[in-house]
Amino acid sequence: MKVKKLKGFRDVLPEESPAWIKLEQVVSQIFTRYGFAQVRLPLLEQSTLFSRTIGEATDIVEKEMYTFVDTGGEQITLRPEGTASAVRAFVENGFDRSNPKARWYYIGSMFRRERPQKGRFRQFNQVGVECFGWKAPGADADVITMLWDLFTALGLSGRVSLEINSLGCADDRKAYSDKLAKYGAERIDKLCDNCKKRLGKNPLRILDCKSPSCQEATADAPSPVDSLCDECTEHFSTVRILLDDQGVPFKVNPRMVRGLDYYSRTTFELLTTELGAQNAVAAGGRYDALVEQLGGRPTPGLGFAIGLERLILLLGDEWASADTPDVYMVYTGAEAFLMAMRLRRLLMLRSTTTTIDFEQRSMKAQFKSANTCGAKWAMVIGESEVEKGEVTVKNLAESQQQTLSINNAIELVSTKIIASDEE
RNA sequence: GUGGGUGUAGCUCAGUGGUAGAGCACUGGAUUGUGGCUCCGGGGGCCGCGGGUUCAAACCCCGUCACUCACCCCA
Repeated sequence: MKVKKLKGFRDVLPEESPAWIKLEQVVSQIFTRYGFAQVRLPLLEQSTLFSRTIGEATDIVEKEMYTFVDTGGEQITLRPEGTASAVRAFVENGFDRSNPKARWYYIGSMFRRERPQKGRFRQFNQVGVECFGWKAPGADADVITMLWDLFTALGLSGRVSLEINSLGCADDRKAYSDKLAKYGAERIDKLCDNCKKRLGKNPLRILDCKSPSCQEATADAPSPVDSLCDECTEHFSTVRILLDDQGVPFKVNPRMVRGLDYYSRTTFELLTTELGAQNAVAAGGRYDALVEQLGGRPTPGLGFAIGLERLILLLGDEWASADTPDVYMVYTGAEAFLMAMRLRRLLMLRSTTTTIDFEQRSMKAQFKSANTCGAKWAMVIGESEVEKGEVTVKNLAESQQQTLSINNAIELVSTKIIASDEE
């Protein structure tokens, strides 16, 4: 039996990796401008970190976590999301006491044992942002604007839509949740089986059920926005004013609820219609109680996560292409091979990318490979070049060649390459 | 966890009971040192796996596994 990769896990091969590298560059460039610094956090954590923060009753905790007992007898979990770890690190390293205003971002793998489908994998990568220490609505607007700027920089602003909502503070959320549970109970015969269960555990979720009968039954359900206290109403209103002022287009969706328990006040999602059922590319919100919940001094916070596999799908194959070598070394004979290897090294020390075949193949075959790998130049070393200590330089696109001294050849190729890089 | 679709060469796929195919890719050659176009050759497959029906199965039947899309969930 051949060993195969696990279900829902992926190999990112050389064809695809340039897109990942480019994406990470764009992300870190934009986030750095906004003052966010990168953190790198563990993939494994104590299981209780996630069950306490994400919510015992969520699908993630109930059935999707990779949890096991390690040989030391400790129950540990492969992180299913990033915020819990970030908040844990924030508290554990004393930021809540010494430096409670912090802007963090991270890039890394998360793990959830779901049935894979388009845009959904068991190991998937997220870019996450956490902004600690600001209660004011300016932080909400700033984080959302940064997310929008990233998608604009990637050329995707026309293909995603931003939806925002406010769930209110803990009291509002509780009050609204009770109101909705009562509302749902009055129409329980019209709800799907799943939503009947939700009424008891997490009534908010009946709002975003896709079942047509539930959609109909909850069409005139009370809106969370109408249940906000004065302070939360003011907060949400200011977020919208600031986003308008920054020219960030958004739509208020009062039915949008998030799956994780820790969200309060502002929540938002970046949606697309291009990825089938997986329509959320990025999502986030405020979590003002989470730091305290994990034993830190009360510190407000908010953040979001972007699904990178979904982002790469949106960007498409053409967005980033593999680097092709500048120079292909062509040679015949043992001495020419030595010369080709030495010349190749000199070129590479001058920042030229080169490639060479180590089998003694015919020149024809070597030129064929040079062509298919997309090399711009060929350096040809045969018997006559070895004799004279020269090298033939061929421009493959223009099909023109000249024989030069080694120094002149290096000079020619490296200046032309620098010139073409600057175009 | 539940449904639908698909499993044949590295890739995309044809092949409806009678000796496994095409295109692309790879590789060698077309007067012995030059690529892209063309032509000729070559390597490659327990036809996902197991069972059954049949003189005979890639093809029909049963089971199983994998992939995929959708439900669900979410990034």
